[in-house]
Amino acid sequence: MVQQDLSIGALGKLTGTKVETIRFYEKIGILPTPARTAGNYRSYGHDHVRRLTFVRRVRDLGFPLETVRSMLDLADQPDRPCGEVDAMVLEQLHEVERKIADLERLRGELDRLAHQCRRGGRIAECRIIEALSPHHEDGRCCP
Amino acid sequence: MVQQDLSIGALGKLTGTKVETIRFYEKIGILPTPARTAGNYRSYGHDHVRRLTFVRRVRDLGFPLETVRSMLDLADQPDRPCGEVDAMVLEQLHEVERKIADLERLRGELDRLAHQCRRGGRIAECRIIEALSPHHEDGRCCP
DNA sequence: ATGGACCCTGGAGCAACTACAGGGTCATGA
DNA sequence: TCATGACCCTGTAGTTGCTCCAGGGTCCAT
Repeated sequence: MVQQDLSIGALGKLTGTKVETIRFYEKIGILPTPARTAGNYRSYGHDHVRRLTFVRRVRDLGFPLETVRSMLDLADQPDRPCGEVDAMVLEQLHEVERKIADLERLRGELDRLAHQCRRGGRIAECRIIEALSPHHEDGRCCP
Repeated sequence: MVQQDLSIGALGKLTGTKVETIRFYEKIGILPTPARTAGNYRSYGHDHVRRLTFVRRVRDLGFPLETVRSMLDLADQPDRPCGEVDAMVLEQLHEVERKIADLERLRGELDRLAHQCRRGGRIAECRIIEALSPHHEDGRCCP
């Protein structure tokens, strides 16, 4: 059941990551250097799959690699007393909450936009584009 | 009432855009080259304000510049159906909703982690990586 | 043993800005 | 009048986070 001895290509397929990206993550220390085969091929195990999946998700959520790094640090140092890590967790928590608020605002706007397109309408009457134009905020103004 | 003869700095202030970004947009053809003053300063008018405002809005909604470009193209061809724009918005909306769901899972885990610390626990039980692991999508699975 | 799919390293290129460096312009006020 | 400082100009380089070669090695099936 557990995946072992994956090639870099297999790991990429499993996690939806390009091979170059995996090597890049290794270079900057986001992924640990894997074992190598006799022919010098990288060889990955289940932990790599988990870690890389996590990294990709967090990146996908719009966090910078620096944040990914701090989150991984939390996971990597299970013996550290909590006091040291507490601030870090709270900071990440606040960041996540900020992000949720941002995205919810965004969703509201996109949702509103999505209901503006009358079926069969043309660009000329496209209220999406209208809605994104400035005169809808600061009152009418038609030269 | 209509703004005319704005300097690049004034345009930037009006639209919340950095001066360098405006010049960058000009270079890559997102904004048309403006008129120049005798002293070779860029001089913008109302159309530029509208266009740049539109660009910034769309970018703020998370669309790439390529999408901005197609939207601008579409806006210039008023006879085409507006279903294309609608599809772009819907797609973006779904992506945003997916991200919100992921973020809420992550927040749950960070929240749990924070409380665990409060009680004098250790990071040992940190499941931050699991919170975004693949098995959370396809049902439970406990090794 | 050879063709093709895959892997290796190292370096360049891309998106979307952002930040200088080195210099010109313009308004204000002493 | 001229000097000071805020603003503008071009051009280039740096940033983040990948992505794509070039030139070569490995592996495996036919």
